[in-house]
Amino acid sequence: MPPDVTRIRAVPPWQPAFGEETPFLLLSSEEQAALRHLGTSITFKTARTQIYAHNDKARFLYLLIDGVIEADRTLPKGERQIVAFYWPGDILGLADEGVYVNTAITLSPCTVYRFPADRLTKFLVEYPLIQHKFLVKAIHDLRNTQRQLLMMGRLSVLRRLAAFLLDCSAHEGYFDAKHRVLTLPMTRYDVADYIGASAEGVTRSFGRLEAMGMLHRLSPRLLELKTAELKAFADLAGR
Amino acid sequence: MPPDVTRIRAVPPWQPAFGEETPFLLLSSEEQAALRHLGTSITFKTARTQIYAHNDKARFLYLLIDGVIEADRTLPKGERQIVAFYWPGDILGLADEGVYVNTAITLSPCTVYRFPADRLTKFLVEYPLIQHKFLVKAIHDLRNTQRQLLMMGRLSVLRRLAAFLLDCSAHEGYFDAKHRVLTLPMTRYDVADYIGASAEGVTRSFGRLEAMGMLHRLSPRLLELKTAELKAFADLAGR
DNA sequence: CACTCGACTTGTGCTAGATCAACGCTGGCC
DNA sequence: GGCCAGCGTTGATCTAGCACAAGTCGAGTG
Repeated sequence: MPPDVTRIRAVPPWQPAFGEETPFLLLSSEEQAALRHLGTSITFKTARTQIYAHNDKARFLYLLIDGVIEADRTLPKGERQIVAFYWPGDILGLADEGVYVNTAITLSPCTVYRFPADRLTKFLVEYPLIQHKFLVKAIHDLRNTQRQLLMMGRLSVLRRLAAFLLDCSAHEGYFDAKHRVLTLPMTRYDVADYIGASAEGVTRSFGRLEAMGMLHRLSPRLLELKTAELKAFADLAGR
Repeated sequence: MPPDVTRIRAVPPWQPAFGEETPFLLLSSEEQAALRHLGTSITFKTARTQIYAHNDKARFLYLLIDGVIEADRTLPKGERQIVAFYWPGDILGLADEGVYVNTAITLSPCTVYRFPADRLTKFLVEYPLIQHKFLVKAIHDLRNTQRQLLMMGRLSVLRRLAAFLLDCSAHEGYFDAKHRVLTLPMTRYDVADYIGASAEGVTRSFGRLEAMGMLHRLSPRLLELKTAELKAFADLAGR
């Protein structure tokens, strides 16, 4: 049975890119079939597998079905910055000027749905409502990245980490809302390269947050979160 | 005579969002007319005029014709982060979940073209090729923001400033390529809030860059740039 | 079961850059 | 023409968080 390619996560329910009304567009069954027909399901069995690299020709667009993926950019001098983590339902592989602008690597075994870019482009022009969803998704990603920028520029490492953990806790399947336990799929180094800190700094910040009673480390990757306290501390005004 | 609303700056010539071929879409004259018909031209006579604010209902989308605009997000505790500067040809006012997510303020007298969001949404669905351009534009903005993120997370203030000046120098009308003279439309504080530094830090960095022979300050806002040297120093691997 | 390698933690300087505090300059305004 | 407010610069101080170094822990492997 093919994975459900109609569940593109963004702002559920779907919102218009501009304007106030909420059409809540849903794909018709023909549209669903057409879209599913366009791509193929692919599985990456191991973590740290590269899906595509910076400057590769962007021949595919990916929809992440299961697993977690990171996308990074690296400077000639070696500095790595993770620009996004992708969770199930996310789209990755958007290109600029025909090439990928970052490198995508799995952080766990992953299943993706892969669309040939040329066929997808044609498809989107034929189905403007679906294209609109892609537009909304892109805008939403843009907003998230701007928010990340705000955090990087103006928040301490401690608050950035708190905000990051809250972001992670928004993803079902990795956060057990009942027991408030978060399963981190990435290493300290990955977190560091995302929030713009050193790995040591991340560890120390975990320690400080724990000392402040805002979380409890069951194991390095298993965290019991006090979400309310973290939220008050990170203080990003309604995210 | 109405301003030219067909000159949406992004990646000229227009590229597909994914895939390799380059259709170089151009608006037909009917499309141009239809688009122009949709909006009205507005002029803001003074700098520091607010165009829209964070959390306002996103009723309009703007195309900047002339002038420079900044978009910022501010945290409850007062930290301001400028997430983008908009130059002539840029689109601003993309919304998420029906509201603006940042505040836009003019930095100089500005002329914009304003589109009612609801009508524009309908229009885009009717003209999928134009919508595609918007999608490409959004993706391009996303990339730029990710690049900014990379700089914030991994570069020194000095290199961030160098990279920022190079970005500014890409905008005709503010950079005299002949004499390599850049006219900065924003204050030290604005630059600081964009590159994630303090205003004093920005001044000091200007001083250091000048001492390194990478630029010459004709006046605080008038800079003679040694672009090649700056590029080598910022070193962002082909941007 | 020992070995290994990567993930994680902890300790110790050290510096980039923030913060605080003046102060000169300039351009709009009465 | 003088006043004032915001911009720009400079100096002194202080600290968050980086770099380096070393040690622990745990899971996969021969």
